[in-house]
Amino acid sequence: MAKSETLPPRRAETPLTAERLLAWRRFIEVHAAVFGALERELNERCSLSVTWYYILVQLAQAPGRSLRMSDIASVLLHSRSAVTRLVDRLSAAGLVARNACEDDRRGIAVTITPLGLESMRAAAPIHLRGIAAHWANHLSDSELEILDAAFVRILAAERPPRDSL
Amino acid sequence: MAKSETLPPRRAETPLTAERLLAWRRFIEVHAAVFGALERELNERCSLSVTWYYILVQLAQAPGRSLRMSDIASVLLHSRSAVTRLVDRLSAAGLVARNACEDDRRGIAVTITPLGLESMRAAAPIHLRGIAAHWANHLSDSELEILDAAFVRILAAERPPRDSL
DNA sequence: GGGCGGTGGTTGCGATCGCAACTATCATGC
DNA sequence: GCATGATAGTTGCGATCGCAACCACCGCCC
Repeated sequence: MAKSETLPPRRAETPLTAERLLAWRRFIEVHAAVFGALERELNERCSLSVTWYYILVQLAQAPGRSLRMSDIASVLLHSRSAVTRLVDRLSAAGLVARNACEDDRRGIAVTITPLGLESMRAAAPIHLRGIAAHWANHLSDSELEILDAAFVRILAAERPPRDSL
Repeated sequence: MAKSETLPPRRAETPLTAERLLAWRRFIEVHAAVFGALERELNERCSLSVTWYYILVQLAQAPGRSLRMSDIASVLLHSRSAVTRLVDRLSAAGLVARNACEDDRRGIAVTITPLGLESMRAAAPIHLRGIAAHWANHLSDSELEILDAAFVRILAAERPPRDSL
């Protein structure tokens, strides 16, 4: 931070070059563009947001087709309060149901309903195709490998504990 | 673009493998983790959101330190209504000011104030260092080159017209 | 030179988020 | 058993977004 007074500012621990900054900027733009496109597709064709879809997928894959609120929060990378409202809306739409937790009376077991399963299955091909069309199809196998390896490294540095799925 | 009508949809252009899907998932996670970290840093140390900071940067670089509302919207990748509220809050905080546009009475020229400039300058090193620490420093030059090239390609496909900065 | 489609900005509305405070329950230790 | 600290969820609050409807103004055309 405070540069030692005699040394030229040349080599601060941050040699963030213009190219590197620009690459970050582009990363943001790609995220916005691709995620936005996926969101719009799913909205228009399935009346589902990506977040809703993703919760449904997680529930469908979970043992007993059911997860605790906190589990959802950690998988979704959202706060617990966000999950509370999200599940409020999802259950109002009939896609999930809240059930008491047998072994922990504090807990809520969120279960996907048949309607939820149906919606998820209808949305899946659209969403997967969207990911391919807007993203994966633009990347070669080797690019994807490099990219994914880099992402794993960044995630490991950023989030020491978590690494699931 | 319009597919020739006689071809069967049989082998939709999408062999989205599990690895590719996982890479997309990781892309999302990296974005959330890194962007979240940058957001928290800037919030805590400068009382500025990344969006606010980014608007200030754009204004400071603009000729006359001023931009039209729509210009901000297109640079920010946000809707016009979002920009309206954003500028409401920014000007309530004294960081920008709305001025009439000389040559177009519909327009609003948003100008950065001295306080805005000061805030931006205080935030810049923190934000840039954050980008380096949480992101760029994890990537080698060659990785960044590959990654950026791929991003450019995706953006070009996704947004035919826009490509500035 | 008046009409008309297009652009610039705002506003109402509903969806979404995180933080902090709160309630209920669990788990542990004495 | 009961106090005490941790954990699970919810709720109040303020910030944020996009869409659609709206108003004002511009540019153009006849």
